[in-house]
Amino acid sequence: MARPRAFDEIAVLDAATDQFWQHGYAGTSVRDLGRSMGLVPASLYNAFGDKHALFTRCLDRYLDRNMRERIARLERERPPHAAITCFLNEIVTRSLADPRGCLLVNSALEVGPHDQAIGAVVAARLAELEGFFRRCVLAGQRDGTIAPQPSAHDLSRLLLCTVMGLRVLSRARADAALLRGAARQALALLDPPAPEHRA
Amino acid sequence: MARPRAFDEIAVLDAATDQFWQHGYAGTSVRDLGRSMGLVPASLYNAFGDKHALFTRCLDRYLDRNMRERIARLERERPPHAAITCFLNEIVTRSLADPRGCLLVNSALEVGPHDQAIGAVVAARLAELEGFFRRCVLAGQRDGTIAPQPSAHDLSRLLLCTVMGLRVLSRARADAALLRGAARQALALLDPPAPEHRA
DNA sequence: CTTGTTTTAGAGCGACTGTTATAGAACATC
DNA sequence: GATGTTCTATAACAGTCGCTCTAAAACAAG
Repeated sequence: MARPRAFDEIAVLDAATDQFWQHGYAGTSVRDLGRSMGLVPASLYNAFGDKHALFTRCLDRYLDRNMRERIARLERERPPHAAITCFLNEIVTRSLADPRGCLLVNSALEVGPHDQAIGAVVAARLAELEGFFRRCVLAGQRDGTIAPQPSAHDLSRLLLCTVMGLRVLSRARADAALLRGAARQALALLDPPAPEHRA
Repeated sequence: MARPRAFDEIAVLDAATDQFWQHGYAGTSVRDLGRSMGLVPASLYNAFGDKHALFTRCLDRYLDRNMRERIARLERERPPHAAITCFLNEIVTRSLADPRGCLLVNSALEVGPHDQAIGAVVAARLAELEGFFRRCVLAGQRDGTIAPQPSAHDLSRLLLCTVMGLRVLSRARADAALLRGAARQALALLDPPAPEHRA
């Protein structure tokens, strides 16, 4: 019974995500959202509650489709050292190709500090990413592909920090040499010290 | 001739900077600014032009008083290796003590991407910071206090990236172990490989 | 004191914000 | 086809936004 929806929920969520991603939370008005989603404001409120709830759904969806997908894929298909390498390289490649940066990092600075609920989501996802790095480092140190010397805790912390830094730098100065150089140097920490060619 | 100003320009600029720093550019209204500066909107516009111009002045002032001051002080008073170490440690300490983070990094994500003028300022200051790191690394490699192996370019890029990352992480998860661990691992790259205790 | 210039103070501009009330259109069920 | 329920559309709500108008107040110079 009742009149059916005239829109595809997934499609309009993608449109909303793109708006938030491109213009930020405060920079996106409900009318902007309605226009890009092809929805009249009343329908938007009827379907998603309010702007904040819509943003939360967009952010969750984004994280599932991007960060978590990437972590799961790399951890499944690659050995530990390669998983870390690929992760950073993918971040660099995407950062250079997409001027919107990362919705998680953007939100971490724009809305997280002023919004407890979003802040908690952000913190949790960062912890998830740190966990991915730590698992990889530990596994790599076990199988000898990652240098045993640095603490796995500190190394995974620096890797997380590097990802954040890359995302910020790419939005301020989308310079391939800068991003690739920083990533290369972070990855250098994984490798055992080069054998010294001592006579 | 003419009526003199009833406010101290430096003091009201500090108040405005604090508002922008705490609530962001979009999150700070002209009325908020007026209230915290003790100025009526008309006086604010008469003295500083408009909100955007006021923000630019605040950002410039902030950068002179924080980033540039720190760079100049450390480069003057410390040898290269220590200058880098102190810089990162100061960033960590400040990040843990001040929940507002860094106005430059906040602006790099919030306003830089949507505002060409601010974006240019941000990019220029990041280049300045990268230059500081590069000078320190080169000097340290010359005097033997920094490992000669990593490329000075890539190392300074990673150091810049690390500072950005620390600033983001501190706003999302103000965890001393996380920040100190990441900084420690970044600084480990400076040191020559530990002498292997080979029998 | 008068003149000239600048800063104040407060009200108010039109545009936009997030959100909702009201009315009508579209469907499933009886 | 009538009924009940959910949807869509238009208009509008009160509030805030950045900004400016008008007029009074405060000083320096003549």
